[in-house]
Amino acid sequence: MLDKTYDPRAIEAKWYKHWEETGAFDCGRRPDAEPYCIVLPPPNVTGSLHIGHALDHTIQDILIRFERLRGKDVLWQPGTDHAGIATQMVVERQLDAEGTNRRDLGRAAFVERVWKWKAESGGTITRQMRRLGASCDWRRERFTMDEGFSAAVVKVFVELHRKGLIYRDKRLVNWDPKLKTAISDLEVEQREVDGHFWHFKYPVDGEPGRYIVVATTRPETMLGDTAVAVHPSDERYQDLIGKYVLLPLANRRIPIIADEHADPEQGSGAIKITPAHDFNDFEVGKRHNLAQINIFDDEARLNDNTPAAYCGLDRYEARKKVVADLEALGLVDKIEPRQHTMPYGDRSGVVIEPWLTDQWYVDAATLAKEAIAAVEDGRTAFVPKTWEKTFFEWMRNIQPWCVSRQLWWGHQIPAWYAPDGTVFVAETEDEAYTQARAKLGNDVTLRRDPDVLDTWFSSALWPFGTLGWPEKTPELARYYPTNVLVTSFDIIFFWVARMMMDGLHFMKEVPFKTVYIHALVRDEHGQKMSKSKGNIIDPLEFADKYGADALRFTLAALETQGRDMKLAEKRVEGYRNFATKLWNAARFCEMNGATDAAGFDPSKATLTVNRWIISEIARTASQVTQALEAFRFSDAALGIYDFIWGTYCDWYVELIKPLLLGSDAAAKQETQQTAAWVMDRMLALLHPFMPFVTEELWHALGAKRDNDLILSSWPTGLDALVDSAACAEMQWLIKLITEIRSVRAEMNVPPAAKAKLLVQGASAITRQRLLTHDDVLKRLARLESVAATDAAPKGAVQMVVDEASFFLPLADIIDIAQEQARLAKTIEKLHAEIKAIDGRLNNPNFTAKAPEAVVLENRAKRDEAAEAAAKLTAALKRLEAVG
RNA sequence: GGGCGCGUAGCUCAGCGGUAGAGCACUGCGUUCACAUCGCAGGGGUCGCAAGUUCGAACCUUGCCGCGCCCA
Repeated sequence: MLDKTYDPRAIEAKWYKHWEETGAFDCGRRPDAEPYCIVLPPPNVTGSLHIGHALDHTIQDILIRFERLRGKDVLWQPGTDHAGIATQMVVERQLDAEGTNRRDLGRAAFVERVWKWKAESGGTITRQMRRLGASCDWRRERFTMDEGFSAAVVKVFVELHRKGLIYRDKRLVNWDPKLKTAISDLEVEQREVDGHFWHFKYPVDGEPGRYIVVATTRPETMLGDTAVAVHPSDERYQDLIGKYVLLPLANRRIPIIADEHADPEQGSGAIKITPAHDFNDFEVGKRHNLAQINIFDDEARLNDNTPAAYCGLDRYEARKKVVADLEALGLVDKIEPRQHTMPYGDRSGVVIEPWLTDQWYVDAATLAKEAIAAVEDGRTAFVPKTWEKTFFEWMRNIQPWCVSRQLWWGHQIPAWYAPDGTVFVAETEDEAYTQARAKLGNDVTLRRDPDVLDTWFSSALWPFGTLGWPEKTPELARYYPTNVLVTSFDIIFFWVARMMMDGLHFMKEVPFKTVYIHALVRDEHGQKMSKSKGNIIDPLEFADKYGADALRFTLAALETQGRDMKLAEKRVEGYRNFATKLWNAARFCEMNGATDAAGFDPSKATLTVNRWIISEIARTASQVTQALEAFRFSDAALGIYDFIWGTYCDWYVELIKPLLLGSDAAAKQETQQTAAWVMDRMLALLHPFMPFVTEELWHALGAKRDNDLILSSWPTGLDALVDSAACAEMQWLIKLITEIRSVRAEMNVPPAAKAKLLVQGASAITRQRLLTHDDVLKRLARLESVAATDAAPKGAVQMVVDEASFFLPLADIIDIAQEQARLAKTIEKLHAEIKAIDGRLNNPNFTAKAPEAVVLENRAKRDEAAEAAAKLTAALKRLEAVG
């Protein structure tokens, strides 16, 4: 017997353990079935589960459980990534607390320390995923730093290098002076800051007393200026182009050049050019062959390319000193307050320096071509489609991808340098030596590149690397290309694009057929959640409070395409109530012997109410199926919700009570079996959303089931069971009951008062229906009797359903004036409707141009309304006669 | 500056050519043998504004107003 209250916690732990232990999540259980595969976007190993993961994983688990129920051989491939910077920072903080640091420890010991950290703390997020019910094949869990995966990463690097798609270059990178590493453009956050615009006067060489004014938000960089640029068509400066200024403080003579980068509208129209410290200036410098003077060291302190007085100063101290020294020379024209954007490192939070270094680059533009083509020709489709634009926009303007990082934690770059600087790229050191000796002789000594690869470089091969590539594994053959990738839009550039590039290059096939881009979960103010803002909602807190099922259902119900979701706790509470509702419906079934549908053939059901509920579950099944196939998660969730609560609980259960309590044994048995059969299908349809409570009920209800719901089957092929006559009949009954209840409530008829229902003008069909449903009608509408009448009784409440008039003779109870008012209001509404429809029907354009069906529908509606109005008007007149 | 998206019931959102829906909140009634984490009934919206297309517009087009995000 089911408990009276439903306690999610005990149930959820029990079933997850059972599924995992019995191998329910394992791929390969159905070798003859169609494969279906999703790779999990690997969460950061340092992370803990936030609400965004909960949404991402819930969607994937819904798809996986749906396809598993449909009989496919599913693989949900899990794992985590090594998160180079984040993980290194975590361990460095620990070392710092211990009063030491990674340099004292040395590289090998440090890396060992990171592995130790990973072993102890790296499993947080995967434990949390289990808590929410993720049905991943954990036997196959991978980590981007695993031995096999690392070998694949190295192989990718070496092969791309061999094909000229990876090369070493000296360019400006985004340098993080705190972490002392290059970072990607995508890891740079542009922030609006309040700063200043300093206007400096640079003396023109050979024209004493003449100055050219340049403005900058970064005065200290003037020490690295190698030109001043003006717009070629700027008339103010025509005579100065080709002349020189004497750069103050640095005491350098630098040219005045003409370049369109200078904006005549901005400031004085002249700008200082610092090619080694600004991305735009770098391009200008290239166009004009300017010197690149690097003035910073790796911590953004001024180096010995600057005058001795500045050497060693931090960039902000240097700024103060430059401004003070120029003031002293009378070369500061003016200082304005100014808002401008500054680049910040998203991990370190410090201002990023464009810095000139040697790094490894991937020729992304070349690799992007095939990825763009694959989306253009539909090999990979974005859902919603609108994200294709974002993908194309970025891919068509893609820059060389800097993949080296000055870190210790990560895949060390497989490149070795000879003393003369020659570089050898190879999968192993031995192979590098073989290459080096062949070229440089036997006594060469090689030094390995100390840098590691960007974490996203390894994530890019996740879809095929996790399946065993470069080995030709059976899994790789079976599950690649994968079916769907589920992720959020902010990772399209970081990851989706790069998987497309690598997948197409190495596998010659797209890594996934569909990319489903889901919403971003925002806080109550619509703000993006982030650690720094401290506005994180903890999904596990909700799971503990309301059950993982309720949280999952909430996320699914709110997941509509094209809009971010604001998550409110009330919603979760409401879906917890839904789980309770289902629980109690199951309890009802249990108490009434409706638990066994074995051998039941729904097409043989005879009772209208049973044929109707079978039709309704059939419709719901196809609705939910279609919604899931189209990635319409909200529609799918709400479709099954409406059926369970609004149809099965609100109506079916109430309608069958007389049958279950009645003396007709055959009717009772058919009803018990139908209720059980429909319940089983409900549980299956709900299972992807609420796996735990459905599995529990599946076992609680079936006498002794030898299979688990998770591996049972999805309701399909039920369309033939739809009986539209039964549906029409039940719709009529529901309408009649609702109408009577509504009128009773409106007329303040006491709930306990049982009324007599009289019917006038009923057709043969209606009379038959009233007979069929006599018991239940009396029960649900709280009637004493139902009988036909020829004449309308005096002092009765009257209503119209289809062709028939119904009366509740309640002269003693009701207030005649109130009933008159009620009728008048209803009649008024009907007249308004008639008038609106007439407006349409009297318009010749409407009848001529609107589709036939629409015109007919309007005519029918008008007739119905007119008939009802006539009957109610007659009723009103009778009341007046009484009054 | 360029791009994307959003303004629908008090709140959170569906609907995207045939005249408005859900959940929550609110009001009234209810301890009927599945469920008060409940039931029954009800109130509440000129669908941001304006013009256009159409027999017909929340829905399509254009402009405007307000808000958000991404890229410079």
